[in-house]
Amino acid sequence: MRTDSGPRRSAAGRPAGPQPAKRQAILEAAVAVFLREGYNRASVDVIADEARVSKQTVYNHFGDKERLFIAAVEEERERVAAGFAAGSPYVLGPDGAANAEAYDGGDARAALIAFGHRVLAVLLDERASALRRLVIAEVARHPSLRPACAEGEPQQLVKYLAEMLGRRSSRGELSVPDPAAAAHQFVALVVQQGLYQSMYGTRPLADDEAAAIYESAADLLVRAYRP
Amino acid sequence: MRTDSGPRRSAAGRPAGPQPAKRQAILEAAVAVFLREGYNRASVDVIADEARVSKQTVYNHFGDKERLFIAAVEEERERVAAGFAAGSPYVLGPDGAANAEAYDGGDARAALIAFGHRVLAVLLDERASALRRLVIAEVARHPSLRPACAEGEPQQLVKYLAEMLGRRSSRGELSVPDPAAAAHQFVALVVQQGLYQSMYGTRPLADDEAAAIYESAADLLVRAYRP
DNA sequence: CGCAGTGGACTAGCCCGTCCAGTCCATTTA
DNA sequence: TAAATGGACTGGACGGGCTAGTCCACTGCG
Repeated sequence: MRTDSGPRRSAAGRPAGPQPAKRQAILEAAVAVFLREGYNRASVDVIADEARVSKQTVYNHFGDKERLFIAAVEEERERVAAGFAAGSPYVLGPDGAANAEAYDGGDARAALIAFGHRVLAVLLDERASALRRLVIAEVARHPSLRPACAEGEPQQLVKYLAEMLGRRSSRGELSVPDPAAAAHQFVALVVQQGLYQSMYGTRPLADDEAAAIYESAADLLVRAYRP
Repeated sequence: MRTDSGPRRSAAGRPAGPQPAKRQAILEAAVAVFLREGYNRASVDVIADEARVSKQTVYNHFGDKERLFIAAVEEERERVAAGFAAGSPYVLGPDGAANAEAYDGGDARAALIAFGHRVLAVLLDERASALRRLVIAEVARHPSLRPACAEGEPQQLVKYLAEMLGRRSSRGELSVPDPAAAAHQFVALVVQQGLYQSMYGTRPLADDEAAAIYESAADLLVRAYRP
C-alpha cells in the first residue's frame, strides 16, 4: 500500500506514468493529421510517424483511435478558445472586467465596426475553420464531440457585446430594448457569410468584403436603435 | 454505319444502354447511404444491396465510387433545389413572376415574418441539412463538389426578398437604401442560429425559438428602415 | 533494476474494383 | 411461330491494398 501522495514512483526509475512530452507530441500530430485528413482517412501509423513516436506508445497513451480523436479535438478546441480570450484583450481581461470598457469610447457605429472586425478575425482563423469542418463532419458518429460545440463559439463575445450595448443604451446614446438579443443579431449579421464560405472552403472573404459586411451591420443596428 | 437517329440498338435485343430505372434506384440508395454514413464508411456493396442491384451493375452505371458519389450529391442537391421553388409557390411561380407579389399584401412586418418562417422551413429540412453536412465534410477532398454549393443556397430567396423590399420602398412604406443588402441581412439574421444547430446536429430549433428569431429580425428591419 | 519507449512483425477485417459463368428478355431472323 | 441473338443484369468469388490493434524482443535511462 502506498502512503505518500506524490506522483507514483517505483523503487527506482524515472517518475512513473507516460511521459507528458510524448503525450503532447502525439496530440499535436493527431490534431494536424485529423484536421488534414478527417477521421477515417487519418491513420494511426501516420500520426505516430509524424509525432516521431512508436505506434505502441500512441496506444499506451490513448487506448484507441476514437479516444485519441476526442482528445485531439478537445486540445484544438482549447487552443482556439484561448485565442478568443487571450488574443482579444478588449473582450475579457484576465479578471474578466479590466478591459470591459475598451470599446466604450467613440461613437456606437465605430465601436460596432471595430468589434465586428475582431469577431470575423477570430472566427475565420484557418485552424478554427478546419476544426469546425472536422467536428461537423464527425459529430454525428462521435457523440462525445457534442459538448465541444454545443455552447456555440461566440458566446463570450456576444455576452460582452450585450453589455456594451446596455451601457450605451443607459447612457442614452442608443435605445436598445433587449441588448442580449441585439448582440446576437449583430454577431449573426457579421458572421453569416464568412462562416458559409469557410465551411465550404471557398475563397476566404476578402478584407473589403468583410469590411462591407460589418459596416452595413453596424449601420443597421445604429439606424434601428437610434434613440 | 447507322442511319436512323433513334436510340442505339443492335441487330437484336432491347433498346441499348443501361436501364434508367436501375440507375435511379442506385442513385437513391447511394444518396441514402452516403447521407447516413459519409463517403468513407459508405460501402459500394451496401449501396448495391440497398438498391436491390448487383455490384457490377453499379460499376456499369457509374464507373467508380467517386463518380457515384458526385452523381448522388448532385441528385440530392437538385431535389432540395426543386423543393425551394416548387414547394414555395410565393417565391417563384412556374413562369418566374406569377406569384411575385404574393407577399406584397399586409404590412411589412407581417410579410417579413411570413417570409422568414418559410426560409427557415426550407433551410432546416432534415435532408437538406444532412446534405449540407456531407458536402462540408467532403468538399475538401472532392473538388468536383465545389460548384454544388458555391452559389449559396438561398440566392433565389434573397433575390425575391430584395424585390419585395424595393417595391415597398418605392411605395413609401419603407425606406430601404440598398434592398439587396437588406435582403442579405434579413436572411442572415433569420438563418444563422438554425444553420448552426443543424450543422452540429444538436436539437433542431423549436418552433417558438424560430418564431422569436424571425420576429425580432423583422422588427429590426422595420425599425431601421421606417420611412 | 524497472519501466517507458521502440520497431517491426503479425492478425484479422474491411472494401474497392474486377472477373466470370450463367439468367433474362426484347427483338430480329428463319 | 419458334429459334437465335446480344446486351443488361446477377451473384458470388477473389486479388490487392490498407488499417486497427496486438505482441514481443530489445533498448536506454534514471
